[in-house]
Amino acid sequence: MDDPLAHLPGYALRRAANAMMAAFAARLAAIGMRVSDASVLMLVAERKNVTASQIGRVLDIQRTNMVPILNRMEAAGLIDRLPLDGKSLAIVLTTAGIDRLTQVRAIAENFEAELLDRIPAEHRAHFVPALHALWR
Amino acid sequence: MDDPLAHLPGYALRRAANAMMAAFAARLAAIGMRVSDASVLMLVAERKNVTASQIGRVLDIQRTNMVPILNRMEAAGLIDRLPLDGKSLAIVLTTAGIDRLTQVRAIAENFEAELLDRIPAEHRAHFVPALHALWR
DNA sequence: TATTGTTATACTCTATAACTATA
DNA sequence: TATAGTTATAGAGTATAACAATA
Repeated sequence: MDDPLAHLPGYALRRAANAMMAAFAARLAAIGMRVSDASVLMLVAERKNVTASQIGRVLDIQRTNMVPILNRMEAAGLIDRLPLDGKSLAIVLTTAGIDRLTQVRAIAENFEAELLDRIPAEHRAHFVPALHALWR
Repeated sequence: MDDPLAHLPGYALRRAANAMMAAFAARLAAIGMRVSDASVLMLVAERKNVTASQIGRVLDIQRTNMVPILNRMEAAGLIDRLPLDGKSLAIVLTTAGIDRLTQVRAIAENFEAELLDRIPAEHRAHFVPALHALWR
C-alpha cells in the first residue's frame, strides 16, 4: 500500500532519519558501538579537555544522560576522566579510544559517502543546507 | 561551542529530524495527541477499512506496537474496531475521531508550511525528493 | 549564585518471543 | 502455512527532580 503521508516534508524527514539511523546503528554494532558512543568519540577527538557537560550541550544530550554513555565508554577502556579542577573532569581518549576512533571514522566516512551517493546529483548540494536551516 | 560534526549529512539529518519532531510533538500535546496517534489518525482517514497490521506496514510500526496506540485511541473514543472477518478488524474513525482529525490536520498543515518556509527558497524544492531518495 | 557530576526514577519508543485463532 | 491480533517483556533513549561539591 502506498503511503498517503509521504508528501509531507516533516513526515519524510522523520522516515528518512529513522531509516538512516537504523542502517548506521547496524554498522556500528559490528564493532560494539552505539550511535551516541560514536558521536561522543568523534567529538572528544576534536576538542581538547572537553567536559561531559560541554559534550552534552554540543550534541544535545542532557548531562544526566551523559553519565551512562561515559561510564560505558570508560568501562570499555576508551576514555579517561581526568580532573581539570575540583569540579570538572576532562574527557580524554585512551590509546584504545584512539584506535577505536580510527574504526569509527572509517565506518562513518563510508556511511556518509554512501548516503550522499543515494541522493540524486541535482538535489545533493541542497541537502545539508536545507537541514541546517531547520536545526541550527 | 560550535559542532564539529555538523557538516556530516547523516548527523545533520538526525539533528534536524529530532528538532522537528520535538516541535511537532509539542504542538500535538496541546490537544492531547502524540505524533504516532496523529499519523495513524491521518492514515485511517485516507484508507477505508484499514487493519492494524496494514497501518503498521505503511507507517513502519510493528503490529505488536500498534496495540497500545490503538487501545489509547479507542479509549479516547477516536476509533472503533469493527470485525472484517473472523480474523481481521477494520479501524474506523468515530464522529469524535473525525472532529479530532480536523484539529490534527490544522496543526499538521500549519507545521509543515512553517517547516518548508524555514528552508531557503533555492533549496526548498530539493528537500522532499532528497529525503525520498534515502527512504522510499 | 550558577555550574558540574551524579543518582534515582519514569516515560516513550522500539524490539523479540510466544500464543490463539482464522484465512 | 501464512497472517491477524494480542500479551508480556526487555532494551534504548530521553525527561525531571534532587543532592553534594565547587567555581
